[in-house]
Amino acid sequence: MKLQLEIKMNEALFLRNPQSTELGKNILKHGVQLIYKTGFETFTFKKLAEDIGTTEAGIYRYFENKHKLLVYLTAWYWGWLEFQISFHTNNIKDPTVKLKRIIKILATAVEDNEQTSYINESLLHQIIIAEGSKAYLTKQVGEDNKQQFFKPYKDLCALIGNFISECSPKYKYPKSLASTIIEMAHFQNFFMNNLPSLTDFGKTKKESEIISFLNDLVFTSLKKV
Amino acid sequence: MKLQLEIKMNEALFLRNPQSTELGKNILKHGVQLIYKTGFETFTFKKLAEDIGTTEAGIYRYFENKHKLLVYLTAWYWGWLEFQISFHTNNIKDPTVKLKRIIKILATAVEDNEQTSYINESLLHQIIIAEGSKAYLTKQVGEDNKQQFFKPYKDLCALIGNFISECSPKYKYPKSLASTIIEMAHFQNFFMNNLPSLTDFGKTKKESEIISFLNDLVFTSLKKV
DNA sequence: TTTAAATGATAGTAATACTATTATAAATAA
DNA sequence: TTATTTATAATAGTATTACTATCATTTAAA
Repeated sequence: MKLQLEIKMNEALFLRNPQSTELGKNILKHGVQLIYKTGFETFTFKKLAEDIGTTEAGIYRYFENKHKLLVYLTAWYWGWLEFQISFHTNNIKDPTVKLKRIIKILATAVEDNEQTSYINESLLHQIIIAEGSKAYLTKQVGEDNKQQFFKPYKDLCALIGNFISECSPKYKYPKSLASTIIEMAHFQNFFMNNLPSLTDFGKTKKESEIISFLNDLVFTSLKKV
Repeated sequence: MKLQLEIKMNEALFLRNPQSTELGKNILKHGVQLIYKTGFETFTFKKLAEDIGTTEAGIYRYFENKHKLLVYLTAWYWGWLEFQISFHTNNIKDPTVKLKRIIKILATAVEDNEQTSYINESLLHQIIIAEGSKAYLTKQVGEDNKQQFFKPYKDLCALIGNFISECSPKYKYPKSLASTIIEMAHFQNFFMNNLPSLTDFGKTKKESEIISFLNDLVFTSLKKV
């Protein structure tokens, strides 16, 4: 049995559900590939249409504009990641072990043996690292937030924050520490590969070192209390 | 005596030095105002030209494109901030006290009583919070880095990393902790004001809480060693 | 089999991101 | 002081981007 994971997406993110049609799935699939390849700034719906073999107008029937597509992809990613986390930390009772596992998942490049869907999670992970913050670093962040576009991200953050509180009920900044871990799992990776002098991992460029750094950061903060 | 601070900028960032002429200074001044007001995505040289009362072509004589202007402004900001830090932590010997002071400077909104120059540092600080990462989150980051565009940022990070090492010579991640502090001083501020559930400061929205969080994060990490 | 839904093909517009040219004004050097 | 460089203004023009609109055709559902 091959099961297809379909993540339920906020309807306000699209005009027509891309997960429901072939063209829609192609938009997601090739969209991920093209954003990964060219970067979000130079990515256009015209180029995407050419890639897929459809027309620009065809893509506009699914997404209002490329910002919405980016927000869609990030929301999809965070939803998918929360599923990955709950899957891989199921049965674990000790919140410390659980947190460690989460940090590892956050900071580890996704292998693409998965083939869960038309979305290449490995490429998407790279997109989130390099472009993810652009989803909310805009003037419309308030509007977008009102429409719940960032709910998957906030849910994940809340989840991690809760494990932090379980570990150390007296720790005063569980949510901020959670968002710090999430952001830094990505930023340290970007820095390591692109601006290595901003990190201590420039020589080896190993994810395992980012994981060690984050573990150190989190567990010294929590043990103290 | 009123002294005008002129920050020496990387020549590859501009076509004509904006600090050397009236129009150039106006581009910086109104550029900051307009990016602050409209956000970087909707900011254009045409609108800026209208604001200043000059022409689009006039602005292109100074900056190749708006990305270069953003990189210029971020580089200016980090250079300026390093000056602020060395000014305000001069004479302090204790590296712990020094670090605390730095964290405070990083996380505190700039007051604009300064009027050091044609650049409104207070608005620029807000721009860096919301748009700063876009300076390096691009496909050209490698190219830009080769041209030393991020040197002021990296210098500041190295400076803070050194103080961290002074505090705790055995701590293994001084640079990563430094970049984490810098990024989080800004991100936690952005989150607090725009996506408050990602932080623990949503109710009060006080910078002082971000400072406490960062102090806790840093000094538990360092005391342990 | 009828009807609705999705797609393809084509066209068109306003704004963006530039480049080029020429005239004029202001600053500097001879 | 005049000659000359330098900076700016005014204008024009192009390719690309970011859309919207229309209508014919194919595909799928009732």
